Amino acid sequence: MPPGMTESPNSHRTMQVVDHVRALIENGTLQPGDRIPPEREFARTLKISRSSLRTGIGYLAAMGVMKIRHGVGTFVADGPPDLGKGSLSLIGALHGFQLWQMFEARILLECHLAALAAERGREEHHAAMAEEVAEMFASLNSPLDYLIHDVMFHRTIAQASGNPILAAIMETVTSSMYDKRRKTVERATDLRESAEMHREIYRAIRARKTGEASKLMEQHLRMAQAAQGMERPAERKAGLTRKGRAPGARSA
Amino acid sequence: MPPGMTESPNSHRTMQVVDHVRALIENGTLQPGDRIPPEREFARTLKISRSSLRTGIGYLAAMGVMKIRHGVGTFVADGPPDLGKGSLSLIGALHGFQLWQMFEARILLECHLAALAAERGREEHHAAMAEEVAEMFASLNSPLDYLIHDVMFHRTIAQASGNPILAAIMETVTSSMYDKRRKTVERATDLRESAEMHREIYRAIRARKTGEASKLMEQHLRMAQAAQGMERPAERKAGLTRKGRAPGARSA
DNA sequence: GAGTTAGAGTGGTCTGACCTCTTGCAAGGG
DNA sequence: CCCTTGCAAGAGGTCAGACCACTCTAACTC
Repeated sequence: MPPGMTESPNSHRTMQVVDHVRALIENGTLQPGDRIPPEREFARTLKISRSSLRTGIGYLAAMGVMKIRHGVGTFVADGPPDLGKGSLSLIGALHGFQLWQMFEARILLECHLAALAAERGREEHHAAMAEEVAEMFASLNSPLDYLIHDVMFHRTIAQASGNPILAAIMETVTSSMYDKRRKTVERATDLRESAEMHREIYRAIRARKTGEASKLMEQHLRMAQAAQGMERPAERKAGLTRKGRAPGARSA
Repeated sequence: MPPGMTESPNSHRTMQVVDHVRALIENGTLQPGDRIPPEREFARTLKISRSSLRTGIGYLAAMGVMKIRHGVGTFVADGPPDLGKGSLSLIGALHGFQLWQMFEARILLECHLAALAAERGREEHHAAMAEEVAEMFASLNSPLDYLIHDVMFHRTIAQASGNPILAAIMETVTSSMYDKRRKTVERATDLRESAEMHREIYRAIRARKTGEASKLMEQHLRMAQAAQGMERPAERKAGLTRKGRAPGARSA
């Protein structure tokens, strides 16, 4: 109502940058792995200050859309999708997420992922899984190495599922538990048993036995949960409910 | 140097801020809804420049941990957990997520959520669900209002599940489909049928029939998927365009 | 030829000034 | 008395330019 109103340059420079980049990505100009122009140049192009541009880029980097490398340049993320992997632990601390809730989510996701992998996995995935299982058996004396291949095995299953969204979600959940697992695995005494369970899961997936893959995965994860000494207090487990998509998992 | 852990204490002012806030949150000094000190003052406290402080805060805001209100202050997020709700669409565009994949994830999550809600839901949740169902029947002539209560109904189920992690994940997935749904619902002709399905789901949950709740939810979502005219295509193309990247680039 | 170093290019940080928005309060008008 | 109006304090947002830190390359030295 008062004078003012001189000009209306879209406020929120940050969002201006985000929207611009979003447009570049959606119209295909920017693809995973591509480098964006240097900050000074890009800022001049968008007619905003370098610091505002940096705010926007930082925002995108925080979301995992861009990857910044000091002294080299800024790139569009090219690895596996990343949904706030680093943030879940913070969010969790904020809202008081419990470990049993993490496992509940993880079990749901990974069991379904295993079933999907059994249904859709291709040769290359089977080969990658076999490779990781072999590495696990070869790392029985080196817990840290074992854990790495353990993670890779589960990640391969996620890839084999053919659903990158579910894979990204699983990655988010599991990565927030990684620190705890590193400590737990140190004093693990039954890596061989663990490795054999992985091998069985692999075999079920390769044989395209969706129900069995899912069931074995659940068994494996519940054991892992117990190993972390974190059973859910005063509650009996609720088995997974299999839906029509894949043949039933007669788990019980 | 291999991908060791975090970096030195002084490097990366951004992470310095993030870690400081993380500590404040984890030790309970900062709780949801709390306000953090003004930028100028906070920067002085941490002995860094205001711009660096702002970079760090922006990072936290992008992760959904903090909420910034221009002219008012910066607060710790207090609403429902938020895992990159806004970012999934960007990540999706980047990695070419398909709509059927979204639905696959959504169906998995919501069916399990419904089952959990049937198992653990309390009176208050049942009341809230009933309320939303009633509102849906009252909004049959107003698609936009209907959609709002539709979303609220599903959100209530997620709350009733007793697992905030799964609820947050569901929120992330569904929110990225919201825009499309707004357009779809406009020309919807069978809102009454939809409302009745919701009522049935509600009844199953209230009766603690886990299997039926899950089954009805799946039925409901598959119908929604069909309504968006997006059945899974025969096969997706697997053309991957890998270009040269910066030297020394590694992928995980 | 192998190792070292200087430079260019890129992101990271600092400073301090000014702009915009929100809010609360106080002065003025009904 | 109550409501409206307007201002000012305080918060975040933007800007500009200088300088620092890191990487990589290429020319230089031994």
